[in-house]
Amino acid sequence: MTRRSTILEVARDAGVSKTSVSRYFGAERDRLSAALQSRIAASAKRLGYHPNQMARGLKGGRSRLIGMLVADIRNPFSVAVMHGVEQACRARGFSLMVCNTDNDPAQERDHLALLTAYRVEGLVINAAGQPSRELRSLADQGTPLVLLDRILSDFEADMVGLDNAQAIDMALAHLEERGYGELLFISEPPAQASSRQARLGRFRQQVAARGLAGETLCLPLEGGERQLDDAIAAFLVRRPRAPKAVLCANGNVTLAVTRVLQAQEARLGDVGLLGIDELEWCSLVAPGITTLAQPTDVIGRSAVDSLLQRLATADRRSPPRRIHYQAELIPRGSTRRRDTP
Amino acid sequence: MTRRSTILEVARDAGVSKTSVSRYFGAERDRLSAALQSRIAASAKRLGYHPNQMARGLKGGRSRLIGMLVADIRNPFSVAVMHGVEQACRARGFSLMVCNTDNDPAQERDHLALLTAYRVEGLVINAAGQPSRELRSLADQGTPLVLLDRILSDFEADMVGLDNAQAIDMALAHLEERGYGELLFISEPPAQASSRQARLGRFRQQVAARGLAGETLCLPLEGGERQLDDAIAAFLVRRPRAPKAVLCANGNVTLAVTRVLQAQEARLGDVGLLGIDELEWCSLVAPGITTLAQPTDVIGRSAVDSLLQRLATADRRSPPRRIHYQAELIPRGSTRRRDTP
DNA sequence: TTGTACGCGTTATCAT
DNA sequence: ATGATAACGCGTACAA
Repeated sequence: MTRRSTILEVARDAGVSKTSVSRYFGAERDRLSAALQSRIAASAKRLGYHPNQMARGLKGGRSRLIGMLVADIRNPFSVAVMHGVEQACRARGFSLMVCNTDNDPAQERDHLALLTAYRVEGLVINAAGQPSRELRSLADQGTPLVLLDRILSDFEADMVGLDNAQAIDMALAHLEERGYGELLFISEPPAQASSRQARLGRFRQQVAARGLAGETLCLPLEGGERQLDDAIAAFLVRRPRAPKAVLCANGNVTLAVTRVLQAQEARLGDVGLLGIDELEWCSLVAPGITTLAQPTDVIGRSAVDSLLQRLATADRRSPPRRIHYQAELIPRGSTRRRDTP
Repeated sequence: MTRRSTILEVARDAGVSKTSVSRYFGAERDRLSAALQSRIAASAKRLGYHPNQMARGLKGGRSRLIGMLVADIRNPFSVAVMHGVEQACRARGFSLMVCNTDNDPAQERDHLALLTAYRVEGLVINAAGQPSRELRSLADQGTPLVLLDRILSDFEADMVGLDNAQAIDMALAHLEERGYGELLFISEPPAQASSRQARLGRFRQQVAARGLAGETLCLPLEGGERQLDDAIAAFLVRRPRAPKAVLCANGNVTLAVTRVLQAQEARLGDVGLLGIDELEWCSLVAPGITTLAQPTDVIGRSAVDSLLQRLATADRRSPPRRIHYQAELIPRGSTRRRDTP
């Protein structure tokens, strides 16, 4: 059990000064003579030396840490974005501290305090509705922030996410083209997240604009199963004016709705189903569920880019940028009607 | 943009010494008079002071950081375990640094170096086959390690995972009871992970012991699609001696196999399907896919417990503990035959 | 090209 | 009960 060695020990072992060792592991390796370099390399290797990032951070004020706040780590969308975030961080020489809040404001505050304590240099945030005091404080201290998939009321920050209007338009165009005319849009409660509001609002507006019959249903997925079941049953039973379709505001909704439709033995396609968020199993549920895929990896990388750009240019306070990416439609059987061949 | 304040500023503002402020935020708050406490609290709050964890770590050698290495962050099983790990960390006052290696040994080494640099106090590892030099070095320096779901050859460390033998036995018993007698076990290449070897070996042994017809197929999921397709087709076409069933060694395999079975228009149940790892969509693919669920949350928490126990008792070097949890069978339609009512 | 000396923010030790 | 001071490991002026 070798104790962890310090820069001083390496210096002694190599017969050089701390400074030289520091330079060797820092950005000034070139300034060292070849002789010194190899001696230091040898000693460091033999002693298993690794610079202490804590000490580095202390000294330079640079933790090389990016923090990420995730509302629900078990949501595949979040994980996919996180994958992109992590890649981008690594590529740019940063490490990532991921915190899952389980949609709990208290956990969110705790985690923010922690990330503050570790002096993260930037923050990628996908979390609950209202900006906490901790968050404001972080922003106030000049820590670059990026909001994922949602904006916060009364809080200025960069954000990157989906072009919700385009996504809804694309969904409606597809459903219309496939002959569905009576639509039900189902979402989790929109109060929490701006993107939910955006999708909901656009749906209402465009359904009217296109002269379709459309209604909306907002309810919590946990605890609202019964209500969801009843609502869908009522929707399906009603005397049809046109073929019916359900539009799901995100992947969780798609999952819950698919469960209900199967329980009610509805035939996908005869009743249309289109979900926002592509999930690995959507192609498996016969005859395949049509989805709108988000470019998750790009979103994640873009978030980090945004962050690091603010960091590099020391540009806080310029007006927030909002980046919206286009969804991609993946047509499958759940939006192909069989009753009218 | 308020600059981040330090302990010294708080001390000055409150008219006390650094030491007292340090005590207030540390474990010795009681030793301070009520008067001092309230003055410090007020100043700290007004200045938005948070102790710098970097400095703390540097001074005390305690980073309060746990590292986690994940082979594939997009694997739901990994995420589920990670959820448990994170909960346990938080509950015990630690933060978690998660690193995804995408099954790439190079990334694994990089990440280990990073985690070393941040002086993580413990490491939860779910990663590729051979222990890298970095890993050995970490272990050698006394950092507690826990292996998740796999042991490493020629490398002693605690581990927590599934009781693979029990899982396979349970699967075979279920399939046998349901009348399947000709089995195909499909796994990703076992060289990478010990748990794959354990499942594979147990399958071979028990199939023989029970007098069943069993064969095995090992292949990489990416790039091996064609081969998988052919192998399953051959298995299905063969003249049956008994009802056939496929046993999938993990969730990824289940996904791939389900795709193939659907493409070949096999009726689930008529050809049995049982997968290790419960996934949210397994109940959705008609008539439901029978699975063996791992207690992911418990596994994650248990891993952290194991770590922290080593830490607390400063007990490195006592023989490695191995903790195995039982799988739970979730029977669904994919293992219910319809041809013999 | 290489080394000396100081400070980053904190906690631990020793006084008072 | 409180404070002064010395480390912790490192980077960086500055000096040589």
